[in-house]
Amino acid sequence: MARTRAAEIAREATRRELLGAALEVFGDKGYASTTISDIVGAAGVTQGTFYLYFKNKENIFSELLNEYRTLMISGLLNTDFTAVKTRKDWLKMADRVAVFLVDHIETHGTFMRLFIAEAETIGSKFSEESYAFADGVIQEIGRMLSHGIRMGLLRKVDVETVALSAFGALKEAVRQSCFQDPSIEPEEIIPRVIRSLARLVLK
Amino acid sequence: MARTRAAEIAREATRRELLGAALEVFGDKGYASTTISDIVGAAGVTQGTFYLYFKNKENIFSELLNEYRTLMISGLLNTDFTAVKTRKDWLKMADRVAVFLVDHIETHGTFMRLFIAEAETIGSKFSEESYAFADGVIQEIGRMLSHGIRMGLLRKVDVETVALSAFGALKEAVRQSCFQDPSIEPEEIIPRVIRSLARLVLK
Amino acid sequence: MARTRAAEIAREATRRELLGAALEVFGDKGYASTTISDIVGAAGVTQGTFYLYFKNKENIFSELLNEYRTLMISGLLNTDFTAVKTRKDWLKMADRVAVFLVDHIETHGTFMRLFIAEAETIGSKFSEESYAFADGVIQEIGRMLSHGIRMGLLRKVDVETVALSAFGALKEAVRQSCFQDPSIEPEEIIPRVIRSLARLVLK
Amino acid sequence: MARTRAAEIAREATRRELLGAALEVFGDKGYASTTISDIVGAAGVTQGTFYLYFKNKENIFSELLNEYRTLMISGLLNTDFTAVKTRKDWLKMADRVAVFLVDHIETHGTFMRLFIAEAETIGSKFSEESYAFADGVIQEIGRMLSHGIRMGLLRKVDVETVALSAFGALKEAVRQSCFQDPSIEPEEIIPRVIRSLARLVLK
DNA sequence: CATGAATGAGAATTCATTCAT
DNA sequence: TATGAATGAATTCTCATTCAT
Repeated sequence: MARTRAAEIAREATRRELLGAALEVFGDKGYASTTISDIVGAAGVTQGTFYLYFKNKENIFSELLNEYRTLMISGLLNTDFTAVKTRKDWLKMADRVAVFLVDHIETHGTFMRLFIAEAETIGSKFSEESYAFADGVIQEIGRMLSHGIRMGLLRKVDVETVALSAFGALKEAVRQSCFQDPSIEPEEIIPRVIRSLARLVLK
Repeated sequence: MARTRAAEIAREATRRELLGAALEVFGDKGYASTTISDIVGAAGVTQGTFYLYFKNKENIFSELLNEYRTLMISGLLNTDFTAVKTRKDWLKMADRVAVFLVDHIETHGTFMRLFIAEAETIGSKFSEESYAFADGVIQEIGRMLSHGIRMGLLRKVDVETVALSAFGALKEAVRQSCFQDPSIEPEEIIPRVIRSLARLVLK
Repeated sequence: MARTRAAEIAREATRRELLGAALEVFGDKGYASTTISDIVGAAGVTQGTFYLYFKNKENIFSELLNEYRTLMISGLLNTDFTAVKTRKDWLKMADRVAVFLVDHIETHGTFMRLFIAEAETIGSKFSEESYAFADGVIQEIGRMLSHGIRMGLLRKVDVETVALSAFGALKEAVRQSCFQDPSIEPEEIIPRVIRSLARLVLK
Repeated sequence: MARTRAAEIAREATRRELLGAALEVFGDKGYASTTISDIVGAAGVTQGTFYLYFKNKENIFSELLNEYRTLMISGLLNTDFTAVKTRKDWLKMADRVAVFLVDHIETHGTFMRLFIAEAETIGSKFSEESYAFADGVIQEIGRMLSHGIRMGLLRKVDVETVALSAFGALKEAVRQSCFQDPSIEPEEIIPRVIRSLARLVLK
């Protein structure tokens, strides 16, 4: 009985070990090229153990994505844009978003990379999930813009396309600074891009 | 030494057959999930034949990308923005670009999809090539913006970030309309996005 | 040394639980496809526990067969054919055997099925046991026939082959009505087969 | 072109090699315990080759059964019982059937064994096929009996149950002489069983 | 040039069994 | 006595690649 407690802890520890190892390896080699053997190797357990915790590669990846989504969404919801009343507020909020994003990249960069990569991968089993997430973010940006317009701060832009554009712009900035060119630092480019966009829509 | 003319033509025909089949299958199942067997099956030849023309999967994919890059670059170079002198010219050019892009998607959508997908795929052997291409396009957009600013038509934006943003925005629009949501038509969303962006930077 | 009474009872209970679960699962999926995990799952205990009671799958199956053999033999010995003196006695005895068999199928059908299946399975570790059992039954039938002939009730048949045939006939009837065709009821076909055979050998 | 012919022959040879090896190994270890590795080892090819010819173990076994069924049925249809007019004819036919069966066992004993074993195996994917075959044989025996009764040669037995019994009897005789007791020769027991049965039903 | 049979190196998955608690 | 996490060997199946014809 007391045994159960210890076993539960051990179980959870192994599970975290596997998830951590999977995140690392997926981030390194990508979903398709990663093998179960890679994951268990990195986690320091044997093949059989993997199947005590996850049904297959798809399953462990799915769990990783879920975890990230929860994390990201709760982070985004913290941005309260309803308090934005002046041009200064708007620019400040843009800066706050930039800081959040840069921070986020530092702590959850690998997650982010996986998310973006799978969204783009042809035939991926996870595109649906990734799409839904992207749509959520775009709508949030749209709400920010609509609020700014209502407040008389912003130009009367086509909210839908501008929100979509902003999302694409951010993704591209993240991609360039994180995945592509190691000489471009996220903390340098992300705030610049966000400020650029924030100013473009300002009256 | 001198191969007969007929043989050369036959050889080229088989090669095209294989490239065409590969484009189709890659576009359908993605690079990673596509097997040589899929390709030769679609091309109507046998396994052995494949290796008479290409070293391996990586090789044939590389050739496809090269072909597309040539095509795309020659298309872009047609856009002569030096003639842009007035606000009207600028907006007209934006529309022309939109038309080109929509057209391009229709004729080379599969190519485009592969290109974008591989650029994003972690561990892809083709990221370098895709990155170089993206950089080329971003720089071209940057030149357009610089020209517009020099002409006194556009706001004095941070050219680098705005070019990057515009590229990201377009990619996102393409992604949504072509790969993700079948209810969104490229010919509807692409022009809207481009016009939005074009107007945002206008004085 | 002296295990407490309570512990002994608990031990026996778990053992019965496992045997019962094993019978059920074996009857359902067959010996080869049944896993230890299936058995402990059905018994509501854990993997480790299994090995406290049985050496392996072979061992628990063997114990099941032993149990059944004891049961079946004691049932068969109840049939006292020495009292058979007239044609009527003979037919009555046949009916009694039929009733016993139908009854037996109802209560121990799963056992029976396993027994028959393993006897037929190539490479089974239990064929010896099953064969011995079959031989016992055939000899018992042979004794019945010999008695009938001695009494002048039956035709002078080749006892050995007819006994073997009768056994085969019964097995086939059981197989058809229990394992194969759910529309054939044992209580309908078994008595008919037995009566047919009983009459065929009668003078 | 001429190549195709040679390839076709090679292909067929390998296929036969695999089927032959499979029959041998299945007959030796039984369906469940046989691995693909066993089969390819016996056939002298590699694992991959197996999958060029058969989808999986189930598939190759199925093909074996089909082949046997064809063989067996064509053999049985040769027995023309309509010519049976006298008691002597009837007994002669019984002898002919016995000879056929003994012969059949010699040449196709392994097939037979597999067929019988799978019919009895719980959860077998081939029970349906085996059942259908058994039913076919039982009906054929039934037709023989009906004919004999119509001719006035046989007692008015319950044809259905006697046919079923005869089938069971034969199966048991085959089982004992072929699979179980190596001291019992099929050519000794099979004719005896058949003659016993043939006489029992005679008027 | 083209064929297509064969290879063999992995990858995924299952499962009996052990062992520390 | 019971637990259940962990093991690792065994098995199925896939696929890029080679090579004799």
